[in-house]
Order: sequence, then structure tokens, then C-alpha cells
Amino acid sequence: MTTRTRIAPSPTGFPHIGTIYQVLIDYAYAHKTGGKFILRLEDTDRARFVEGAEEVIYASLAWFDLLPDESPKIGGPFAPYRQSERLAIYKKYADELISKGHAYYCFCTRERLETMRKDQEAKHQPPMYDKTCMALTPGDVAAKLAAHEPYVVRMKIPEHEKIAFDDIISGHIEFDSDVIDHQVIMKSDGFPTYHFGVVVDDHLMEITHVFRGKEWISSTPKHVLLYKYFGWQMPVHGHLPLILNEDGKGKLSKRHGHASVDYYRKAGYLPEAVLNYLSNIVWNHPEGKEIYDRKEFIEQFEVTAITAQAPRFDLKKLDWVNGQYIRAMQDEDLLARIADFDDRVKQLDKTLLMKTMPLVKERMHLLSDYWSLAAFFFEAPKEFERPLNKELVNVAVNALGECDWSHEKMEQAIRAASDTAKLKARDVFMELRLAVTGKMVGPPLLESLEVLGKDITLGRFQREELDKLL
RNA sequence: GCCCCGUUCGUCUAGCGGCCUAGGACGAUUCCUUCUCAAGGAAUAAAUCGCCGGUUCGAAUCCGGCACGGGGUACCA
Repeated sequence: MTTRTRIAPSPTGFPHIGTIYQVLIDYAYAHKTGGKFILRLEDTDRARFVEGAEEVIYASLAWFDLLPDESPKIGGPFAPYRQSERLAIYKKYADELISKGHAYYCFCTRERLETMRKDQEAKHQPPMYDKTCMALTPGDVAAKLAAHEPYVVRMKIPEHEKIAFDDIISGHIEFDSDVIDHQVIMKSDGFPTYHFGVVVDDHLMEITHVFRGKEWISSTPKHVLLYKYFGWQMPVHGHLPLILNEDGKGKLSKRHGHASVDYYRKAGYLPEAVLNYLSNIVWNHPEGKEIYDRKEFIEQFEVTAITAQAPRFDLKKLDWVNGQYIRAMQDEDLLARIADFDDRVKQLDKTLLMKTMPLVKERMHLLSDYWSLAAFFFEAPKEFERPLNKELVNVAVNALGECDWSHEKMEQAIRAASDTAKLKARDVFMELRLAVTGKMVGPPLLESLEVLGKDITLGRFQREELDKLL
């Protein structure tokens, strides 16, 4: 049997980095086993629906190059892949459950449910549906239906039973059926709830492996029951640990800033580095490698080796991983990525850009670092980190004026001139750096000047801004 | 409240009853290199394996209780 995995996002806003982490596992598992990876859109909550969110999901998957084999956009043998377009299917299966006696109509109003819950809370009872409508006779139901009373469909839960399933990551998990609510499976607007839609569609779309966040563990017994009621085989389930905020307080949230996929793109992270990091926080390469490409990850990873504990998100380590990727890249490829990321770089002379690459590459962690490191190659500094020392600058200028333009010669000249003037060479270097780049920190100075050229370098000493400082 | 999952250096983890005086990586510190900052190399510090009991000749590893953390408890997913 071909393995089929799926990601089932709801179009309610920005894609979460946790979703990408799930996609990575789905994608890797499907590709490892020669199966298919499917995207199904769970757009059943019309109140939270966000226009355009679906396109953003595709764009994110494309950025990470984790595109599905089947989706609402490209279709597939199990279309439609949008739940809002499958309403008739859910209705049919809900009816089947009702006729089998596993589900029932419920006409309770939201107001009644709310007062019921408050009541239960006051009595320190677990907030659960009180099964009022389960007692309705077929006659009552028919009358209410004929009167067009709004209704939902609820699933029945057996009493005093153990409901168990085996999670591929956490192992055997058991629940007492008495703690499980008579969950609504069809809402009054004719849309299914997540619990119903997910079971029906995973079955119909022949999903073999369900990887989802651990927040779903508590609802899995409901799904177990649904599979049982229908007589369907339950897919393998693996609940992935939730990624926590850096301080360990709660799951990675928007509040803490780094939850959105968009953040990583805009900050200058490389998608392959983000994926490498993501794979690394819940799983270890058998040889202890920290850096490995996607192909190697797919070959090496085992779902059973995924840890069950919730990791914190460590931005520092991600930065390191990103830096590793940048350093491993060919200059030409890196330049293409930088130009793609930074509009300012697009217009610039490619020959000059290429010459700057070896000088800045090992100083970069993010693509966004390029411009702050290399801007001085393309424009004279507009300001200086501190006032310049005239004496030191003059020593440097005079030395460079009559010097062959290679970094070795420049170094010799400046050191000699410093000695003659009884100055420390390092101070002269620093002043020169400041005068040419405006900053006290940057790529190797003399090699940078070599790239910059004699005319431009010396020209920078004739500028008004500099004169004012001297 | 109730239910479920989890608990090894600051962080991510390795560990599956003796190979553990607990290994690796990020981060930190120091040194080397050096025109700055990085990168690279070397080294150091850092975990009484949440706590308490039990099983065993022997436990980070198995069992029980507790504590703590996370998640769930909707006509949200």
C-alpha cells in the first residue's frame, strides 16, 4: 500500500512555523516511503476564514520547496481538497451515523449550553454536554426538523469504556470514555467540525499516516470512536511535540515574534537552513551531524526516533545553522540569494559584488547581514561611528598615495609609515577603516580597499563630510 | 477542577539495566590566528540524569507516588 500523508491547515491567517515543521515530517515520510504528500484545506470555520490565506499557504510551501502532490490548487484523484466543497459528503456520513444510532440531532440553543456549562463549573463538574437531546424520541426529532428548528449533530460516546490507541511517537495512550464529551460533528450551518471532517476525509483520501501537533492527542479518542463506528481502519497516528517559546512558556506564539513563516523570510533566513534546524530540534542525526541537507534527512530520519518532549525554539542556534549554510554556498549562488532578498543589491555591478563575496561571506549569519557589511563598497559612508583622528588618517593617506594597489603592499606601506611616525599600526588601520567605511567593524580592510580600487579609496578622503571631521 | 503528554548541562539532544568518572551541538569563557569583527582551530566551565520510595548484585535507564512544565477540556482548528 502506498503511504499517504497530509497537512490539513485551516485558512485562518499567517502560516505558523509549527505547520512547516509538520509539513517537513509529512513530506519527508512520504518521500522516504515512495508515497504521496497531500494538502487538504480545512476551511470549515467560516467565522475565522481569512481571505487570501490559502494563497499564502501555497507561497510558504513553495518557499520551503515542500510542495504537495495533491492539493486544492493542483487537484488530484480525491478532489475536491477543500472541505467547504465537500459538504454533501459529510452530510451523507453524518446521516449514516445517525441511522446506525451512533449520533443524534441536538436542538439545544447556544444560550442553554452556556448556562449549562456555567452551572457545571459552579458545581466543579467537568463541562460536558448533558445529553438532553439524546433522549428525544424519533417523533420529537421529526417534529422539530419539520418546524425547521436549527440543529447540530452530536456523536454518542459509550459509557465506562477504555478508549486506546497507539501513537507512533508517544506509544500506547488510553482514555476513559466517561471524560469524553458528546462532540458536535455537524454544525448548524451544515459544516462539519474538525473532528468529523478530518476522519471522513482522511479515510476517503486514503491517508495512511496522520502527523499532527500534540494538541490533538486529547481529541484522538473521538476519532478512534468515529473510525470504529464507520468500520474504517484507522491510519497510523503520530503526535508531534509542540514547539515552545524561547522562554519555555507556552507554544511558539505570535507574541514572541518568531511564529510566522514570513518572519524568517523577511529576516534573511534560508529556507533549507530553517528546515535543517527544525528537523534538528526533535530528532538527531544518527552520526550526530548538525548540518545535513534534505536528501540526507529523508534518508536518515525515522519517525519512531522523534522525541516526545516539547522543545524550545532557539533562535541563536538557527542563526548558527543559517551561517553554516551561507558559508558552504558558492559565491555566485550566495549572491543570487542576496540579490533576490535585497532590492538594493539587484541594481549593482555584478563583478564588484562577486569580489566582495569572499570578504563578507564568513561574517554573515543572515542574508540581511550583507548590506550592513558591504554597503561601503558601493557608497561612501554618510556618517562615522566616532570622530576621526587627523594625524592617524594622514599617515594612512600618505602611505597609500604612493603605493602599489595590492593588500600586501598597502600593509607594508602603512606599517612602515606608522613606525616612522612612532604610531601603532593597529591604530592607523582603525582610523583608515573608519574613514573609508564609517564603521569600526567590517571585512578585512586592506583586501576591501584592493577591491574598492585606488581612485575610489583616495577619493573618499577628499569629501566634505570627512574634512569637517578633521 | 478533570483528562492526556512530558521531565538528562542555560538551550537542543545522545542514552533503551553494567561500555556513564553521562557523549555531541548551540550558547558562554579562555587561548591560538589577527588591521577590526567574524570565520576557523584548541581548550575550559556547565547535568547529584525533577524529587521520594521500590525492584535488582547493579538504574539516567524498569515500577509506584509526588512535584513541576506543556497540552486539552467550544456549533475553533
